[in-house]
Amino acid sequence: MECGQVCEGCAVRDVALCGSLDDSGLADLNRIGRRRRVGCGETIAWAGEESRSCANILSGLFKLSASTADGREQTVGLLYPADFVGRPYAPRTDYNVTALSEAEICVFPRPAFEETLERHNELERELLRRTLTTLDEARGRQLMLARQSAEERIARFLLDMAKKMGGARPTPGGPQTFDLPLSRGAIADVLGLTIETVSRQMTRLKAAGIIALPGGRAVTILRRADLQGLAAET
Amino acid sequence: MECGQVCEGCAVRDVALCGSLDDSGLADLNRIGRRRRVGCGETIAWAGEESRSCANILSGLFKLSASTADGREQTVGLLYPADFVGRPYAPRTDYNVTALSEAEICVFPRPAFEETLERHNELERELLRRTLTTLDEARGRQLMLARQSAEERIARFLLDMAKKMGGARPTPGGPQTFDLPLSRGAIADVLGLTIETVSRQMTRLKAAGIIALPGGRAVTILRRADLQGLAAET
DNA sequence: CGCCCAGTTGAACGTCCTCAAATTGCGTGG
DNA sequence: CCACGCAATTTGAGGACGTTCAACTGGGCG
Repeated sequence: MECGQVCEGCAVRDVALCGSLDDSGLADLNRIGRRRRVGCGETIAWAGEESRSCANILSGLFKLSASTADGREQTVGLLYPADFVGRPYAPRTDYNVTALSEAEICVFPRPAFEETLERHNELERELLRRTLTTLDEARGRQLMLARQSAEERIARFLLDMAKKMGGARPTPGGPQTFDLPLSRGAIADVLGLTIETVSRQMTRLKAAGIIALPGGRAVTILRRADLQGLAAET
Repeated sequence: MECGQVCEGCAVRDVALCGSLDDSGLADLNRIGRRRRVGCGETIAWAGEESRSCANILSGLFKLSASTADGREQTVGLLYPADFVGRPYAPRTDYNVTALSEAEICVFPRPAFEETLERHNELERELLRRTLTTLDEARGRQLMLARQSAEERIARFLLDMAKKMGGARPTPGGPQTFDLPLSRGAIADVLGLTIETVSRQMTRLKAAGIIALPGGRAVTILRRADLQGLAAET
């Protein structure tokens, strides 16, 4: 038993940040980490509060959101299993972290995590790599939010989700069906639109025969090429 | 002479990334870095191209921009003296880097810079810290681009610029005058608006007696409190 | 002196938002 | 099993904000 009870049977052991560590490093992390279940809708960190802990996501989906003083809200990032959450090296967080589904996370107290970061160079390097990638994503979303139409945003979002979710695909290249892990409201928050606009655009895509909406949160991509045409980006 | 000809008399020696290094580390960086003048409007990195080098900005202002296939453009970050530019650990850049003024930079070949990063842990840690801060900024801009009105964006932008630029301030707390280092077009690119909207909003602020526009790119903030009221954010 | 470019101003339009109502989906309890 | 109630979603009508297109202004420089 090389890595103790927390890492034991961890679903994201190799793909998460920890994947960069050798056994001794893993033992270090294992010492300070502990698993926690998070209920759907539960917020695990609040903007403006002290940055008390960091975590790896084991399962479930989270949103990272910011809001204006008068309550307008924007999701500035989605977090999937194996993603890292938290803000090392800063006393406070600027964003809320909220579960969009039932979830499980592996939590580390921030000071202890920072010490581990300092002790294990490979962990720090991996965090740097991930942060740079996340920064690229955040910048890509700036382009979307500033310059793309509602139709383009929805098309891109559906394609992104299709990739993330996998889902049923009877014949390769054929129609793909999957469940959106977000409500219409959550989608609107991500895309910088309103619920109504999201709904209308989905309806339009359905009317155009590009997608089908079999019910619930399910989506079927019928004509992927057309959807990609609408999403046309960089 | 502890750090050779490049770092010699470097204006940002202590505030840039390099500030984290001791003399031996600095000697390492000095070996691979070289200074370069950049003309106003010159683009030093192109989206989609190979990520060949990284750099520290010694003087001048740069924009980091992304664009859609059909030419809509968005500035996703502004880079000031002492800021780091480049994308270590990735084969290509996703963004253009363009000088908005005459500038000078200290360039490192990317592979050599990455090696230095690996050899000097403190450099890597400082880059991580900076990247995390930049990520926070990028997320803040997402909120702005998605949810703030043109008026709010302009107000916030003017306040941010006033802080960055310093500028003349006859009496403490009194009116502050400074030159915007960006054209109206560049401002529009940053704020996700059009030139016309930027111009109209500036005119409105002037008409309201909140700012004055003494000519050229100069701006005077007459009633800071009111401007802050309009900018109301997180 | 006149050109040229940045900036300003004006008018019309379109996209997306707001507010409101109708509809659907789903869990609960009768 | 069906009725009910709540929440999520869809649909509709109207309006606001920012864009688009176009004309005009002013300052710098040949």
